[in-house]
Amino acid sequence: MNMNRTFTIRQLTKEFDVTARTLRFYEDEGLIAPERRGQTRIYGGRDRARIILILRGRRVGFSLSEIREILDLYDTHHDGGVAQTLHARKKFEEQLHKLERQKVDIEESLIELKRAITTIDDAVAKGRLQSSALVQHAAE
Amino acid sequence: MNMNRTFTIRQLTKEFDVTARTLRFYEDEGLIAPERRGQTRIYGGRDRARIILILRGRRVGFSLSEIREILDLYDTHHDGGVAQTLHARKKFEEQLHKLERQKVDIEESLIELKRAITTIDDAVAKGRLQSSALVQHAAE
DNA sequence: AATTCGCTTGACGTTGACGTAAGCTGCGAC
DNA sequence: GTCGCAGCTTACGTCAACGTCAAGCGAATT
Repeated sequence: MNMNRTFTIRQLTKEFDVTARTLRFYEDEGLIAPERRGQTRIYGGRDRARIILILRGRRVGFSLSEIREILDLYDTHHDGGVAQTLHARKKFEEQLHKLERQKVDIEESLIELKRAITTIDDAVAKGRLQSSALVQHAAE
Repeated sequence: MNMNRTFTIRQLTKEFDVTARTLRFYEDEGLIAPERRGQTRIYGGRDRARIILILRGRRVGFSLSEIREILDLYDTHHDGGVAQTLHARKKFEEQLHKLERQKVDIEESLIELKRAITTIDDAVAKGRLQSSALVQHAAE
């Protein structure tokens, strides 16, 4: 697509709901590397793609150093040597297993939460809660 | 089951691979409340169950205050009043949605990781990597 | 020309989740 | 008795991930 579009820092902060401070921090940490027009940062499609990965990584609980590792892997397993590539493969698998573990955790949590909710709903259905209370709650 | 079994702090640190400091910290934060025999903490089945929830919450990226909230909900929707119970239901649903979003994130990440790995494997299959390198890697 | 606006670079502050070190208390083994 | 654990408390230290000023620059508006 339009991989050579560019973005200002403000556009990206609004699109992804992060502060400018955060994006500059990620740059300091070497996670992204926008170009400059004079002094102003000018983000490319590649930067944007990396930000998406960073934020998703954050949401699933990865630390920034873990995220940096993954981003580096995407970079180096193309242009790196043989050893680099095989090392990357190993690291990718590690991340894979970690995420699968997390997926199990989440599914267990989901089951428990659903059970808790139906427990409450059953109590409601059995009339242990007056309708007046329900109405009051619905109107909040 | 044997819900009235008791545990020492050491047993739990080994079972769950956390430090004693961590368990005491969780107690300070009001997440668990072991009894005392003299000065020594003596954990019950309820505490153990809570620790399991705490650690799972941690792994899926919840903060301790979020975890505390959930634990409190499990407590209060039983013995609390009507308003408490309905409030609990709402909170449970919020957690539910958050986790479902996370599950989507994880599944997307899994797809990308698998794609990255097969990309590497394809390169290997096409002979771009010498077998000597493969052997060397396998022997590490 | 002066103000405003958006962006910039330091540099120090903050919060969460513990780590760590010091010093105390039983308590079973020797 | 005393040695060595295991556990306890108190309190300061640390690290990550930003937040929050402070002070300045460049272009555009008034």
